[in-house]
Amino acid sequence: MTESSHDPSDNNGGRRAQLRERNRLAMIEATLDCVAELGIARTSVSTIIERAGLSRGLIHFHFNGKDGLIEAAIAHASNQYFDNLYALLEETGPEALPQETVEAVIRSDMSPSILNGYNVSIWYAFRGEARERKSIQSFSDTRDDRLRALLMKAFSNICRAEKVGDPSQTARDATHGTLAFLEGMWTDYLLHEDAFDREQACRIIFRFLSGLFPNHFGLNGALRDHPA
Amino acid sequence: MTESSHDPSDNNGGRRAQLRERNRLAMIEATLDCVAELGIARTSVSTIIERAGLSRGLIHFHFNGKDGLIEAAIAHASNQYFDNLYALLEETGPEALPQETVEAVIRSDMSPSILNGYNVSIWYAFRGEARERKSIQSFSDTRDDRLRALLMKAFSNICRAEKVGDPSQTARDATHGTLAFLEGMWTDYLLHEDAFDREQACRIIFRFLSGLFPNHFGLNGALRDHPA
DNA sequence: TTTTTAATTGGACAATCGTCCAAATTAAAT
DNA sequence: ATTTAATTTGGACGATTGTCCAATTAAAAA
Repeated sequence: MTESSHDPSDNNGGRRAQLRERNRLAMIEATLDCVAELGIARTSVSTIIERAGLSRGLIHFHFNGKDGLIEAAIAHASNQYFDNLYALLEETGPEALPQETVEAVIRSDMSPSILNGYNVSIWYAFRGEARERKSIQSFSDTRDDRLRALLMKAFSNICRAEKVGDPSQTARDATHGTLAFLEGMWTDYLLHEDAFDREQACRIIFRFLSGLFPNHFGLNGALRDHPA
Repeated sequence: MTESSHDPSDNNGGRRAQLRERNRLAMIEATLDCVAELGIARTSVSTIIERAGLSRGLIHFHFNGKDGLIEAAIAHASNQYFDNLYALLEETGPEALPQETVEAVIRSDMSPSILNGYNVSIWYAFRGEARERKSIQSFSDTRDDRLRALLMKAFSNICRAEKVGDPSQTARDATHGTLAFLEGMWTDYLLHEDAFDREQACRIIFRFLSGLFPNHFGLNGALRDHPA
């Protein structure tokens, strides 16, 4: 029994595993495409495998049925969202001030590579079904929780520097408000994609933050003169 | 030809028309119940008529099929939303200051009779499908437009009284920001119904508005000492 | 090359979907 | 009481749904 496992996750460099993973991904992406284009209600196994150009039975083999595939698709979309977000965040450098981190989060979440018709369609389609399906809700929550932790940490640092009464309460309000704003802007984009103005959206959020932390935020984003 | 029209919308007091309307409404409400409970994807003609306790064919007779029924259900939900909202707004009286109107809009939109699990489920379910169905989107837009007009008028008055640069731009930002906040709070409610705090939600929005119009808004809502 | 095993195919299958209509029911008109 | 017309019923219908599996293909091991 030197080298004879039955777990296909061995041999990960093998041609076999490569093809397997390629098809797996193709089906997930086909699912997301269908959801974005047709909505969840009109997305069927038939439409998915037709777009993927693969065979009906594969969805059972890889995902144990349609529900499993949809769950995998949500996980994929959720991970992609954060991969994109963190990639943009890293442009601010590792030694960024907390207010710069906040600005980066806001500008990233409003940037075309994250806030676009495809992502908005997918996200709202899944949210619409989230209430009934625990598996969907958990990924919706994950996105929310990670973003919240990121902001909470930054605002806590800001509160420590700025003179505010009840710092932990203020940090929570700032986090809650920023998240609500970002969510609301996504909805605004969903309803008025053509008229949406990314700059205006950012400016409005900074207006809120400059009211809370006048030493750390101006109308155009983070202020640098005040140390963390 | 004194009194023999074929339009059933005559005879509106007749027993016939009463029963007809009763069943029509029962089917619409059954549809909304199903959507709230099961989501759109799992809401079928069968589940609807079973809940309504009526017969399969009626949905074709009254609404020309499932799509027509769903459209009527959205219209009904949209109207109910505004009926509730306006009912709450009227409590402020007809001679309210603009900042009081804004406060009333915010508090109403966050009140249990409007922001609750049933309404949130329905609204997000329909929004999730809105992108693909024009008939759905139009009602989503309607709600948005009417709310926007209401706020825009109030903020324009406030801008006239308060000293701000570029009043029309500021009024638009305030309207846009308030709407985004309200939308975001609905999403927050959707994702964290148990932890949601209505008072906190209102306070955060007022914080935003007091930053914009310090003479008209405080952390607890509208200020009265400044005339319209 | 031959054997083994993993991956993929494509259709059969029962269940459910939404549509539609002929028949039954019931209120209103005669 | 009888006729007319509006409303409701409940099932037939073909289309489509998601699941599943026996057969096929192709990579890896022997």
